[in-house]
Amino acid sequence: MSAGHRPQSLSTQKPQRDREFLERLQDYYAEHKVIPSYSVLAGLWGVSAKSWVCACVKRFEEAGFVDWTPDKQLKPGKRFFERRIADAPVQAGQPHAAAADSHDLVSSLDEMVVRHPSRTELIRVKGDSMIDAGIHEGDFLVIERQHHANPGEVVVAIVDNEFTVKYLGKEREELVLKPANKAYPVIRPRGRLEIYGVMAGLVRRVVR
Amino acid sequence: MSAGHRPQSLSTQKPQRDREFLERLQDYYAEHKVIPSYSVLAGLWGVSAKSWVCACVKRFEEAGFVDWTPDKQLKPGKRFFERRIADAPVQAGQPHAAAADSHDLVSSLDEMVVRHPSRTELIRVKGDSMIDAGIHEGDFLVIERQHHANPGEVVVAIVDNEFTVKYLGKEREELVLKPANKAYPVIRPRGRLEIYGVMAGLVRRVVR
DNA sequence: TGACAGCCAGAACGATCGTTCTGTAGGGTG
DNA sequence: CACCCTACAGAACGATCGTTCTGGCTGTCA
Repeated sequence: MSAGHRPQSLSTQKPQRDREFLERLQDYYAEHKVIPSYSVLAGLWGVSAKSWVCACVKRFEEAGFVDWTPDKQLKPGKRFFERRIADAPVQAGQPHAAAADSHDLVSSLDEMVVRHPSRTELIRVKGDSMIDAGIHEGDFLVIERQHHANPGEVVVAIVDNEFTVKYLGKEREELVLKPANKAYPVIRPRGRLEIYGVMAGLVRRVVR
Repeated sequence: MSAGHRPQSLSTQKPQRDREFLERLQDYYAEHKVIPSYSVLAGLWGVSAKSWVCACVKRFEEAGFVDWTPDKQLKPGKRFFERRIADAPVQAGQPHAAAADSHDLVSSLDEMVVRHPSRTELIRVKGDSMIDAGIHEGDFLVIERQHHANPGEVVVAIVDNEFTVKYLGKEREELVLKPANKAYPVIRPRGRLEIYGVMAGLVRRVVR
């Protein structure tokens, strides 16, 4: 993006169907994880002129939605994955439109939650021993693999050859595993406590 | 993948550098979000023959790491983004290695949780009115925007010009909003209940 | 020592790419 | 009515694409 440009909103003062075009491109990308060629895009958009696609892409580029690799290949831009974070109070009358402007933005959920991809894994939570920490059965725990952790962190430890998710606690210089559910006892391992990883996030999918 | 093939592990009995090649491709993709052309790939891999790239890609395809769009464009395959889901009991002695084989796999967190990108938003949760549903303050709620919902679903509604997250309930043919916290009352809206979206997932990041 | 397989280089091919240029149909404005 | 502007269509261009084929080099094993 050249200097002097402020990012365009794309919803105003732009060719009317650009927003729709962009959404179709985003949905295509969500399905295939690739930017299609201009001719495919034309089909996707229901137009039959690559020249028009070319022009649209240039507008998207100015707005920051697409970009180019060092090898001149079209790729998603910084704003391509942005998803609105709605947390502002809405104004009466036109709640949606008003909300749209006061939104924060985040790129991808992956980026939100995984910092070191190569060390990151998911664990599917079993049981309800951590339910008071908002960790439910079936949730996916995002963990970073490491063998040490600090008291107070949620850790994945290996106890009796099974993964177990607990708070790491400290009692008289001894590390213990504390559940977040009064129905469960504190685990005081004899010998060394084997830590598999530390909780870095949580993902829950709602089946619909 | 053609019938009769079992997925290859790629770490065994394949050309030795294939694993390294794949990782470089994955890193490139992580940076640019696009699959590069064969000539760019050749440069990336330090080889100078597109024919070799072509052969490697075919091996990756057999192993399920890359795939093709309906328009014959190369794209990431099912296993391209795979991240291990650890939920199997581990064997004594070599827990990590043993775990690695019994893992399930998932592609990206985005894909897990967002089905229709253009209709999906995030909302940052305020308050503890849904705490018994495992929805805590500061969590990000993944919502699909729509104006109707079924009783029992978690919805984001607009009440007094603010977003509120509640269970959608039904009392005597009237829609109501039920919190998941006994300290809060059921909300019985007068007039029409304005629904902003439906919960499709939840993402929590742990600050460390 | 010879045979052979694995790994890669390089050239050549038609197909498809992205860009540019010109053309046109329709709506708004005076 | 003449005029302009927007929103596309369509053809043409060189560049680059992915594929195939041939061929050389380097081990390995009998």
